[in-house]
Amino acid sequence: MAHSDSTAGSSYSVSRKSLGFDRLAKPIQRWIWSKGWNHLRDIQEQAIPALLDGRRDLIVSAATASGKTEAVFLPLLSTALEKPGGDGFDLVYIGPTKALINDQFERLEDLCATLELPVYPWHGDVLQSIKARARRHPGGVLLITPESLEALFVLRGLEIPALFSTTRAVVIDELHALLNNERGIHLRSLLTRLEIAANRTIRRVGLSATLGEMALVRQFLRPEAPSSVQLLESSSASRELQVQIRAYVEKHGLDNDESAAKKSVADHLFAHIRGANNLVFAESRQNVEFYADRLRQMSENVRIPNEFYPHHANLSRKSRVDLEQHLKSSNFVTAVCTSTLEIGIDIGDIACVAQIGPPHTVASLHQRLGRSGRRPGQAAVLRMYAIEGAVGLNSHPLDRLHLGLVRAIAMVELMIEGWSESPAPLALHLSTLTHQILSVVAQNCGASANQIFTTLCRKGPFQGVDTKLFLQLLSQMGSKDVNLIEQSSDGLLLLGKKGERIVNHYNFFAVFQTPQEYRIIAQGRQLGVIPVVMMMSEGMTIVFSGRRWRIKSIDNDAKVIHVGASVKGKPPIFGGSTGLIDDVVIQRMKQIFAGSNFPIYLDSCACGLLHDARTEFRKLGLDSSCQIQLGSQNVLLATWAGTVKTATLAIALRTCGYRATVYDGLLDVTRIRCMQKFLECLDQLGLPHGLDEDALLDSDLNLVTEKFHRYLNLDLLLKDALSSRFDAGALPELIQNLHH
DNA sequence: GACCTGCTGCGGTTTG
Repeated sequence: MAHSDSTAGSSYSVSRKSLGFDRLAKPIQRWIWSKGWNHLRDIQEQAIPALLDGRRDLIVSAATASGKTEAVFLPLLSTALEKPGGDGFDLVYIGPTKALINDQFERLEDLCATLELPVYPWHGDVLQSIKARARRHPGGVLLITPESLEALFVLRGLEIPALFSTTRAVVIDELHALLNNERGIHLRSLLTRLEIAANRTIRRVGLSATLGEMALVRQFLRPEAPSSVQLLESSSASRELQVQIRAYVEKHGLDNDESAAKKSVADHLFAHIRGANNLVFAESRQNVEFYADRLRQMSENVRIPNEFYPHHANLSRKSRVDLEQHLKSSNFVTAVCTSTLEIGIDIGDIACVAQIGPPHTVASLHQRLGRSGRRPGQAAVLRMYAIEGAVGLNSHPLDRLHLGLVRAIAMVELMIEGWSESPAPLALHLSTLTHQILSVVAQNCGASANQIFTTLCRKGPFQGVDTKLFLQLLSQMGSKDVNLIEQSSDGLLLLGKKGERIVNHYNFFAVFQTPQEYRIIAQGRQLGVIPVVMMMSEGMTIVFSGRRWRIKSIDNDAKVIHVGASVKGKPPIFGGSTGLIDDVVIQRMKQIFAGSNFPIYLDSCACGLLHDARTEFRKLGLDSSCQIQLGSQNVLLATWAGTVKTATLAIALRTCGYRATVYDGLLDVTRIRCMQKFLECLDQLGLPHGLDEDALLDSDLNLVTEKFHRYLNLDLLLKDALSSRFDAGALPELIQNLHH
């Protein structure tokens, strides 16, 4: 599929200049021949010698559908053919989604059949008979999710050494999707445990379209030897980019159902993107439903076929797969979506990517744009829409700064420069460590504390955890009321009663949390699911799956909602948490405020708002000061730092009795009764260890945010939060900078 | 003021 553009006129032969082709095993050369490829892609020419000659770990960075998968599988399969290794999987491919594994299976099936190598897909939807065959006759390629690999460790721990004894390489697809989250830590732990079980180093190959600072990505892939990781980037990447940022002013308050600005955005989309395949990223499921419904209505009003369909994780699998197929087979389809369509399977040619509101990371902007303009000679098109509140005499100064628009500009600039966010520095990840301790104990039917510490903390990804903290965690897990583990008379750690119950439930294998949900059903057909947190009542009307419904009945025991068609309704609220904006993005925002240049990609409304924002920036004095008095008890602090650092200062001030609200690089502090005392408090917080961590325990902060947090005590929860969600070490410098 | 991702074994019934 990646090569469909080169199959026309299949009488071509592979160019004699291709050195890579000559080095592949003969059956693979014949397969390439039979496909009619007339050349190997740039990234493939680079990857073939790198994988055949060396033994180094490798990162392959190239655009979606550039032939990355073939770039690594053709040479890796060549070595598997030429030097058969015996029983065990030759190659392991790790994919973050089931859909991607199914897709790769279809691409590899035909190639592996001609090579007489087995290829086994392995995830929750794969038939047990196929898994049983893979266990009986391990060999060839295993395509598996991190969670299914986890299940193998827990349920077949004793078979692991044999299954992976001959594995030459682990290929990790969509590496960027696993960099900055608990799932990525989980995978790194599994990779270490795989090497320990096989008793040797197994080569790691990471694939991605967009990656941040490479030094940190290398460290993620091979923490003990980051500099040995080789990096391959496609040189044929550069292509034309067309970008516009349009701004709209909301006159009647934001987030209103009758939002005139949202309707204007829909009008513009309707007028300009119909007649081609497009992706519209709307930033929340609620907005996805709003725009999909609005655009469908507009089509019906003028009696033309609807081209707009919603896509997000709460919609039924069938409606999502139908839309993905529709995108591949038709030329007149627009998906209004969340990040569901950001990664994963090939969805064909996309004419334009629209982004309503700034995204939360530059990395995802890269990834989204990578979905458009992939045909040679075709430009990538990005349309960004910024909705800003109207400003009046009584508006808050923060509203006059138009932070959303300025962030959108900062992110577009950084994206054009090729920058993106890096993996977070070492956090403790105590929830995931708790999970992995249970898993190692289950895998080995009991393990010593020393063995677990070596596996997970010395060699694995939990290197921020020292012996003392590790023992504190073990003792918490073994405490009477928690009872996840217990110690036998000879010192071996075993699963406790509670631990046994948790590990033996299929819900154990994933490290991430998922909310409880109601299924929503119309005439016997499931439309999707809605989180339990959403308040629902009979007779209520909603917009869901791009249509309008009335709730007929709610069954709280079965967690089912029955609906019938309606003419009214508004999108449900799905809930969620706040995003984390990087320091670099905020610093760029400050430069934009202080600058005078108007980027050519702004429309006239956006230019006007940027001008107003800069005027307000200077009027407030933010160009020369970081402490602005807004009222008798109200000060604006300009940290010009990202969410983690700014939120840390906010929390620190709360422990001193102040109230502080976090904005992009700015902190709105209220309840300041005495300015002198406030300044003294800031100085105190700016000293090394000036933050009273115990005082955090008294604040109403929610520390239970991850799946296994519920088994930890307050002390452990606080340590975990301070290592990830806060950055106490940054306070002295942050507060020092406030004096400039 | 957000989004996404994953999942085993077994018991019962039907079919060849």
